[in-house]
Amino acid sequence: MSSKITIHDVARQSGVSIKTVSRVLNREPNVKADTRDRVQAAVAALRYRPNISARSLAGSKAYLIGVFFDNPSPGYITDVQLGAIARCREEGYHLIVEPLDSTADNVEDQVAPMLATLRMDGVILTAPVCDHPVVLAALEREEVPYVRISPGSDLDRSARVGMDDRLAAYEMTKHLIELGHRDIGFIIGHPDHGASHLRHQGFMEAMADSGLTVRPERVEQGYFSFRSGFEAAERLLTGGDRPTAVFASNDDMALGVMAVANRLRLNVPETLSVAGFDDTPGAKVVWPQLTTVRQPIAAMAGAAADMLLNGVSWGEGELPPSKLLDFELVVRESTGPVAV
Amino acid sequence: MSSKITIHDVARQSGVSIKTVSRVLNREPNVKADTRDRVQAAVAALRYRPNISARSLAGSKAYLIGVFFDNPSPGYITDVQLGAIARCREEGYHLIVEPLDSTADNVEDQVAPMLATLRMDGVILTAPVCDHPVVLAALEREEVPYVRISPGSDLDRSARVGMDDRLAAYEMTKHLIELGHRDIGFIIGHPDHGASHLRHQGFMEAMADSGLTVRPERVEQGYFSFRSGFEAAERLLTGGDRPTAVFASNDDMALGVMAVANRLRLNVPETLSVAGFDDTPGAKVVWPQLTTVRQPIAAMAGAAADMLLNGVSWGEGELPPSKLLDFELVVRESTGPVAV
DNA sequence: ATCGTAGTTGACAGCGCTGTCTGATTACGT
DNA sequence: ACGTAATCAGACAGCGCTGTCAACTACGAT
Repeated sequence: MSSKITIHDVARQSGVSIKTVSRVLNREPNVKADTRDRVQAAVAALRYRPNISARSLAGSKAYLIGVFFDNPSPGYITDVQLGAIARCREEGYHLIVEPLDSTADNVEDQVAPMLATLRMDGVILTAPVCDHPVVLAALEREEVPYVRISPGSDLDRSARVGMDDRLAAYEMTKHLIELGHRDIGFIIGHPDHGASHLRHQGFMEAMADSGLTVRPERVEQGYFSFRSGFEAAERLLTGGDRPTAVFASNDDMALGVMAVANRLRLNVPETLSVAGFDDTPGAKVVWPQLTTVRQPIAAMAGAAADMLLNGVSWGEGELPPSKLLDFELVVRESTGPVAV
Repeated sequence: MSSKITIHDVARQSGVSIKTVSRVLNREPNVKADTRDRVQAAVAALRYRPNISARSLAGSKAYLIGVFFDNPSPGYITDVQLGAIARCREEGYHLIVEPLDSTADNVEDQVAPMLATLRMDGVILTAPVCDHPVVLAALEREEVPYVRISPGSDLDRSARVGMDDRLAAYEMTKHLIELGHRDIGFIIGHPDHGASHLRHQGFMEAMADSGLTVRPERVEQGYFSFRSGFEAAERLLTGGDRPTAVFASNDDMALGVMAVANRLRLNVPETLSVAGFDDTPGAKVVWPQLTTVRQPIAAMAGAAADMLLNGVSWGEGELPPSKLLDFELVVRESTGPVAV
């Protein structure tokens, strides 16, 4: 029944017009402190909550932020949602989640109707949809602001948040080198994720900077999945000639490497060091626990939401805003000194 | 710009009134086939999409389904979202996700404003919020229909979907008994989750039905987290006297058990069998892979969405609808015959 | 031809807000 | 005292739809 309370009730109760109530609600200027207090008291007394549909129909805001993703790592997408919600709720915004099938050929049909009906105030995109040209084009056509998290291509096309994937991979590689490793295997991430390339690049540069050469057969293509990591590790680790460490581009694949090591009775980290990337919950769930890179996922999503809520925009000829957050090397038990 | 197209444009283009367009859109009866076709052609030609705010302001539907959760296992909540979305999208509905902090003392303030502003058509609740009295009361007061997934208490208070947790635990226990285990440890799940009790119960009944007694020190309290499973397993497995198998009430805890076994150099499954529950992605990510129970999480969420979309309701004195879906015992490598 | 009935369509009034514009009040300089 | 500008408040018109109700059509039964 409290559902029936409208702005008119509040106006009557506080003896002002509905417009003034609206002003107070929206923190508009030019309301006397005294009037504002009366209205706020009435709002509290009646437990009035503005109807979001009416607001967005009449005004220019929908109070809705979208999160688009595809085939996510569950831990990743949950963190994104939590991080975004935290900011949105303060401002009375809500989160619409929309999984997309970005490999389907009807991506346009998945996105366009949704944008037109919902008229969201902004959208947060995660990989791989943040690099999907059709999605970006649809967003732009419908003039819906969006922020990409860790995009891989076309970096200056929109606002974005992320971290320095290249540097993080560089530092992880350096960590392994400092432990004495000279022969390190690397598993590349999914080719559709922009970060994959950057992490690979960081690895290669760290090796080169240390005067180490990377044999081509030490680099395997993976797809960010446990299975792909497992299979890559099988290729990397069977046969007498194997690296002393493997750096996988994400934790799921690193877990696959650990499984193969277990199966081959290679002790981690004594015989083989394993490093991952992301610090997913799974990283702490293996024994030994995984050395990895912590991505501030929730913080990145929060920053993205922030940009959207504050009306991200940039001038003609200017670069769109971008924000890089700090990562953290998390050294646990899966990496150790190379056996002598 | 396609954003500007309204129902009036469609009406003009097809030479009918906006009301008739509305009828076609909502599949209302009593529209001549010929007229319907003309309207549909115009809709397609103009790429018209009804504005959801206007619809919900004018009508009784909001085209919004909520998902409330707290402190979720990421895999679980992602599955719920995916399962619910799949059904919602067919009907033009969207998903609002709202994480709740059910341990805070302002639960009412988290829920009530949201319900009043959004006026969702229905809400899907997962554990533990599905058993939170304040949340349920708020939903009922605001007259928002809701369906609970695997509630633990007050079963006939609302529509619900779930699976037979008791039976699943019963069968898993029987599986262990058939492998020759007589001395089985059990780790109870989080006390706030209704399923915890049922799984515990199924375990106890299976043991009793097989004429086996359960020593009190073989049953440990856990909280569904890896850490709690780890700690419970330490108590269960250190000291000379230990069970030959451990059945944990969920996979995360089972993973904790595996980690302890690894650390204690107990071979799984030769020396110790480990069973989990849920079949989370993590179950396949350990070596050996976990024997567990597959919950049809996405299907349960889909069924819940279905009920909401079809207007779940029940008569006075009738029991609310409930739907139990089938589980599946997934026997992998972490359970084996007891050592002789 | 008349009536009844079901089928089909449209006019119109809101839903609960915000944006715009106009009017009333106050503050302050001369 | 008055004028002018700033400040504050309200009237009112929609936003784009759906619900209600009235009207009109077609057609078989009387």
